[in-house]
Amino acid sequence: MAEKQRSYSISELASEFDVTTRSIRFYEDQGLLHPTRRGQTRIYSRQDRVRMKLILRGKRLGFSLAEIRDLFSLWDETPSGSQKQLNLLMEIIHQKRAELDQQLKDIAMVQLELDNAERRCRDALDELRTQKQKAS
Amino acid sequence: MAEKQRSYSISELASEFDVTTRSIRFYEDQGLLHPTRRGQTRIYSRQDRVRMKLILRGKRLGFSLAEIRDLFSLWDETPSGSQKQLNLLMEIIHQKRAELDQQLKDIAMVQLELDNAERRCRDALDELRTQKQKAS
DNA sequence: TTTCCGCTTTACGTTAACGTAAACTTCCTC
DNA sequence: GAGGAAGTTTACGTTAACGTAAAGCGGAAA
Repeated sequence: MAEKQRSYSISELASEFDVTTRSIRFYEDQGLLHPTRRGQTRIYSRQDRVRMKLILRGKRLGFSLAEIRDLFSLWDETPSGSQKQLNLLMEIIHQKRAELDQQLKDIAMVQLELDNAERRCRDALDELRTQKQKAS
Repeated sequence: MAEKQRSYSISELASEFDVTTRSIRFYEDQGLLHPTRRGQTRIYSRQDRVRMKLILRGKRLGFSLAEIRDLFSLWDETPSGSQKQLNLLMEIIHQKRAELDQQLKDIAMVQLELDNAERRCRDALDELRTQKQKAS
């Protein structure tokens, strides 16, 4: 059962996710990615690719790279710390969950406002059409 | 029927929303707020207060101040433009709605990951407790 | 061999969203 | 009328997240 260890070059990842290579190297600099090397050249694994997805997802939610890095250590740190550490982790998890809940509420509100704006916009368009009708 | 036109000072708003006065003046600079003046001093209306809420909500969703300003003009521009303008507005509205939908998906994914992390964390805590039990 | 392509490092530049400090008015109050 | 509290303008500083340019390395193709 040979593992199909597909790997990626930096420009492959860049074009797939539509970011620059500069960004990808920057993420590594910030401790978000840890590609291996063949000589000087960076080699990205499937795991790194998954990381990229997660990074971009975090960014779309307005998280900073530092926060995303913290979430990563939450994620892959096999929880083997002291009880104090573990409780701290639980704390952070609940904190993040609260942020997401707030965002859900915010999104709902903005959606309502968009509904409203769209309705008024549609009304204005209808108004224009009926005026055109009268003119003909 | 005297309108109860409550007004606010800059520091009142600042403490209520837990931002600095510098930020509030900056938002004005960027065209997000338009307080009236008594002499030099800024006077904020209830409408301005509502604006503040919307600004912070937008920020929590990761919008830039420029985007928020655009949403504002979407919002209070009585849709009285040309048909071309109105169609453009509809376009922008749908664009923003798509962004929000994407965020909803992203939030759902991150929530799953948090669930996962919390479970592993809880398991590790249980593990610690049972070990303590054995030791006693 | 040269030349080009993709990758690398190094390093300075840029934008957004404020922070922070200085110097000044206004109004109250002691 | 001296001081303090709260407001103002002006302006330079700061951080995050890259952009951009310069200079160099290694392989392959002409």
